[in-house]
Amino acid sequence: MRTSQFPLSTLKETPADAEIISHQLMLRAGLVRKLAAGLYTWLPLGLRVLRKIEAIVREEMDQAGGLEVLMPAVQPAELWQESGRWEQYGPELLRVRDRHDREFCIGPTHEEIITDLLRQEMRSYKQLPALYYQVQTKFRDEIRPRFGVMRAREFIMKDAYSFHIDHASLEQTYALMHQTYCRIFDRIGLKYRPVQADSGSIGGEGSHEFHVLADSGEDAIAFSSDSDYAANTEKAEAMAVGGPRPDASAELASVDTPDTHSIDEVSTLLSVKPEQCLKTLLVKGNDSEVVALILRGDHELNEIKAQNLEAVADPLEMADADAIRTAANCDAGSIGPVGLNTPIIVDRSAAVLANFVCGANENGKHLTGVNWGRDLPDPDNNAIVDIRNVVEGDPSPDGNGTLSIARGIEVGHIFQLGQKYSSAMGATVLNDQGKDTVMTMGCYGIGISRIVAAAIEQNNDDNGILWPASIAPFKVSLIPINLHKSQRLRETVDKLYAELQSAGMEPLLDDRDGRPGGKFADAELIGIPHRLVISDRGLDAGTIEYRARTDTDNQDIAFDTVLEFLQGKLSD
RNA sequence: CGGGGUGUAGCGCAGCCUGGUAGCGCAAUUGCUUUGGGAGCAAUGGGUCGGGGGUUCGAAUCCCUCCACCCCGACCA
Repeated sequence: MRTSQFPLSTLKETPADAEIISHQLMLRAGLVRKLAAGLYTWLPLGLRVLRKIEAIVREEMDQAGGLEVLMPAVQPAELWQESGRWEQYGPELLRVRDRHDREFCIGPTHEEIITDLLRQEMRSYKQLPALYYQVQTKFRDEIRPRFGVMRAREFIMKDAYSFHIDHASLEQTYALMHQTYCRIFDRIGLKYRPVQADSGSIGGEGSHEFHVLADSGEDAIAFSSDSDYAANTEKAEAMAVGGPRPDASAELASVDTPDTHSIDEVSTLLSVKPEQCLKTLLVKGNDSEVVALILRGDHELNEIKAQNLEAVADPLEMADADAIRTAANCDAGSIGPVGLNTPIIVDRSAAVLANFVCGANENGKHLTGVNWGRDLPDPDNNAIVDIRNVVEGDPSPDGNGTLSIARGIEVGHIFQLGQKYSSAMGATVLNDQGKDTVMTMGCYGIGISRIVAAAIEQNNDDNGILWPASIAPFKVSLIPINLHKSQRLRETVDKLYAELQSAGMEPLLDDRDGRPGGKFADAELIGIPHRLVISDRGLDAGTIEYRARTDTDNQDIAFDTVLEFLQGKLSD
C-alpha cells in the first residue's frame, strides 16, 4: 500500500475524551472514529488489524473442528421469552419493534438462536458433539460505555456453542476450547492468563475467563506463586488467615469512641491494628429484614459471594439508615455482633479472631477484648463462610503458595452451560436407547474488537503503538528520503516495493510529499514493526537502513540482501 | 439510574465571572523556499458559540429548559 492512496488519518493531539492509552492511540493512529457513545467506525487501518485477529481466530476454531455459521443480529422476542431471558435481561437488551409491531432485540449474544437452530437440525446422538461458531456484531446497551472499543455498546465477538449428549462430552470440548483459546492468544502474541470465573448471568457450571494482563484492566485477578491456580477475585476463594483462634486473654471492656465511624478511625483512636477489629455490615436479607455480615477490619466484602448466599437478598443491597437503627439501635459505624438480634454470617478470617474490637451497638462506643464463645455465642459452623475479597499474600486455596493480584482485561470467556437453554427450549435428540435426551451445551466467547484495544494497552511506548507482528496492519514501512529529487531513487523504491509486496511482506510505502520527520512519526504512531529507510546516500554506499519498531538504533543492510534480511526478521 | 463535569472552526483550547463586531495553536487550501525526526514565510477558507425559550437597545457571556458527551459507582466479550 502507498500512503498517497491510503488514508493515514493520524492526529498529533490527543482527543480530550480519551482516557486510557489504547483509546488515545486508536484515535490518534486513525484506527477508529466515534459515531456516538459506544459506537465506533473502523477506518481502513483499524479494519486491517481487526481482520487479522479474526483470521487467527477462524483458523484455530476450524482447526478445533468448529463450523462457521452466521446468525442474524436481530432476533425475535419469542425465543428470548422461551428461554426466560426476555424477562431476566434488563435495559441492557436493546428491544425494537418492527412495522407490524412485533418485538425483536438486537442480539447481545446468541444462545437462543443457536439452540433453536440445532433443536431443528439435530435428531440423533450420532450427530453429536457439534461445535458451531460465528464472528458477529453484538449489541449490549451498556450502562456506561467507556474506554473506546474496550467497552463499546456495539462490538465484534466470536461466539461458539457446543452441543453434547452428556456432560463428559461437554468436558472434552470445553478442554479443547481451553487449549484453542491458549493457542489463539499465544499466536496473537499477548501476555494473558486463563482464570477461574464466576459464570454470571449466562449461567452454568464451569467457567474460565482469559485475561490480557494490563494495569488499566477492569478486573482484578489472583494467581498463586507456586501453582497454576488463578481466578478472578470475584470468584477466588479466600481462606481463613490468622488461625487457629487464640484463647481469650483480654477483659471485655466498653470504651468511648466519639465521632469514630470507620475502622481506620477506630483503630487509630484505640491504637490497635485494623486486623484486630471486626467490621459489621448490615444488608437486606431474604427471610429477615437484615442480615449482619462480619469481616475482619482490614478485609473487604465480596458482593458476589455475599449475594450468592441463601440468606442474603440478590442483588445485594446495603440496609438503609432506618433499618440499621431498628436492627442495631445505633447508626452505621457503631454496629457490632455482641447482642445483635439479627442473623449473623461470619467470614472465615473474622471467626478466628480473639480479643478483638467491635462496635457496641451504641453510638460513640466500641467494645474491646471481645471473644467468640465468651462474650457472644460462637457462630454456627454453617454461618462461617467465605464472603471477602482475597488480598495480596493470602494463601492459595489449592494449598500451594500465596496469591498475588494483577489487573486484567477480559478478552475471552468459556462456559459449561449445561442444559439451561436446551431444557428451557426443548432441544433434544434421541440417545442410543431411542429416548429423547436434552442436549448439554457449552459456549465460548472472544471479544475480537476488544483484543485490538487490549493489544495496544499491553504494547505501546511514547511514540505510539507497538503491534505484535501477527496483527500489525502492515509489516514493513518503506520510507524514502528526498524522493522527489532523484529519478534513481524513485525507480529503486518502486522496484523494492514491488518485491516486498510479492514476498507477502505487506509494505507501506510512504510516498507522500513530506519531510522525513513526519513520516517517521506516523510509522511509529501506527506501530509498524519494521522500517526501511532508503536514500540516495544509502544507494551510493549500496546500503539501506533498517530499524525495528522496538530498536533504538539503525543498522545498515547491504542493499542486495534486504529481502533475505527481512525474511529472517519476519520469521522470528 | 445516582453523584460530578464539559459543550465555542476537523483536533486541542481561550473568551463567559464583569453583556458591546468570536479569538489562539495545530490541521486544511494556494504560492515560494525547504527536505534524515512532526519545516519557514506569505496569503486564503472554515463558526446556527449544542438546541429551544426568556431578560436586554444588544447574549458565546445572565436566567429557564431540553439534548449530547465525558468522569466516579452497579453491567460484561
